[in-house]
Amino acid sequence: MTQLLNRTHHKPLYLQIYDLIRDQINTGQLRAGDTIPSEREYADLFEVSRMTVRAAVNKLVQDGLLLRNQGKATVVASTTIQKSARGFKSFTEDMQSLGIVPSSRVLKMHSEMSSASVASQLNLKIGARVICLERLRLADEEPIALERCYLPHDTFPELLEHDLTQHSLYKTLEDRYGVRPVLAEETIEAVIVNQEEAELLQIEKGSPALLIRRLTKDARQQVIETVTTLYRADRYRVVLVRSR
Amino acid sequence: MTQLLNRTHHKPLYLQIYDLIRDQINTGQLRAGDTIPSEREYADLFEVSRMTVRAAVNKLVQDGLLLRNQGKATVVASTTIQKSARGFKSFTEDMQSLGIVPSSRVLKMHSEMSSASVASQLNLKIGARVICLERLRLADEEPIALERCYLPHDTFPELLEHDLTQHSLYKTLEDRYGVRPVLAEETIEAVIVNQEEAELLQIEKGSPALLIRRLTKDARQQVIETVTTLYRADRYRVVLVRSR
DNA sequence: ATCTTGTAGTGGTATAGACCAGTGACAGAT
DNA sequence: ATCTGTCACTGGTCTATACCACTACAAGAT
Repeated sequence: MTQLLNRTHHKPLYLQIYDLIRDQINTGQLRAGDTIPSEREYADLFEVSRMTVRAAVNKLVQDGLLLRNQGKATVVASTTIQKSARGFKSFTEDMQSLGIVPSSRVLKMHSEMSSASVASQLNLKIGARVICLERLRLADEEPIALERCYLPHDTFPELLEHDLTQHSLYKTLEDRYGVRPVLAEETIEAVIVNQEEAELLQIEKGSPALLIRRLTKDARQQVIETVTTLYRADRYRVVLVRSR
Repeated sequence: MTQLLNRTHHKPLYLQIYDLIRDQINTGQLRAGDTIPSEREYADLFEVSRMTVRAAVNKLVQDGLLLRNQGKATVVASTTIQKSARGFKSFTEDMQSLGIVPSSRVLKMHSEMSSASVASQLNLKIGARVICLERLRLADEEPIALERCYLPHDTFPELLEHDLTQHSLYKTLEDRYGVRPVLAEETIEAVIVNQEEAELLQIEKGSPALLIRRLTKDARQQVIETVTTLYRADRYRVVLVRSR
């Protein structure tokens, strides 16, 4: 049971502990309502200081996976809270987590000169090359959203050559370019679809839709992409948990 | 400049530091983009350990008020990010934080027998007494949302006697009953308004609107209220920051 | 039986130090 | 003029320890 943690590894100890506990929750070894070992027990077990354990537990509490109770043990939060725990997902991940099979039909995919608005969002000069990717998103083979995404061309030079029909864009960015989206700023609006959008989404013109604009950044606060997605209101809604 | 902190006080030092920095941001002494003093400088200034300063800064980063950059200084986040910092607000707080004057017109306010769906959301038996509060929300004197809220009658017995036209419901709950909402589960949908809703909101029938359902809980996970709000799409949108 | 009071357990706060990992600027080498 | 390495500075991680605040429970007092 010793050597649960890898001390030579570059990965911080508290993150290794975080992953271990998180996995135990995800695999069902720890269930909603269960009390987890005390911080001092974990410290002895992993042979780290209690503060290190606390860092890991803090993160799990932030994620909504654990609930602290002063004087009493820390317990695993209920699953309804977990599901919608903060954090954002790519379309692919989002659908998969709901047990739905995602797919895409690429409508447009090319490199172009950035407009003023796209340039300002991506922190580029007006006219700089950007990759434009327009996809119809399907959930279980049926249209659910229309998505237009812009990325800086210089950052992802050969992206146009990859198959984005089946593969997640985020996964491609991470695997090929080592870029990981960690922060997203979103605005959510309600709109009415026009004729063209209605045809693509296979709904009536004038139907309601959710328009979500997202600006995604990496750990260095560099903008990775700007995305506008139009979701069919009858098939999609946003779920969030907010605390204060 | 000494004795910035009160060490005899019951309030934790890191929270006192958190409040100080937060106030400096709110009052404009620290502006978006400004770099704040380094953690070691703060530690010297306040005569506390660096870890204590870090606890305060961590909380501010979580709130979305500060951005960390390893190797570089920590900076004050842009106001667009701050606004949407995690955490939810009551309608009143929400409008005030945007510099808009909120008001309400109470449409209905009475006690009734709970329906099956309301009862299940509030964790009550079907038919238990609930307070129903329906209000037209105004922003700068113009309609912006239609809100229907249910609360368990037994928990807030005399609530109906308070003036909720001018006062925040959340503030009343906290002041009168010591109940503080800390967690909210929300779902956001896009819909089309019907004739009746259109008239109240002073928009055209068939216009888009955001339908937000919220379940609010206190620190003990007890459900406080369930709210359904219909926002005019032309005057309201949701802004969020999500990280993973 | 019921009430008090330890007491041992939990998480919460705080210390003082250490070393690692990025960043940027400046001095010296080319 | 340009590259390159050093260095001082930032935040990131970690230790070992201490005491406080709250909770639960059991032993003793009533």
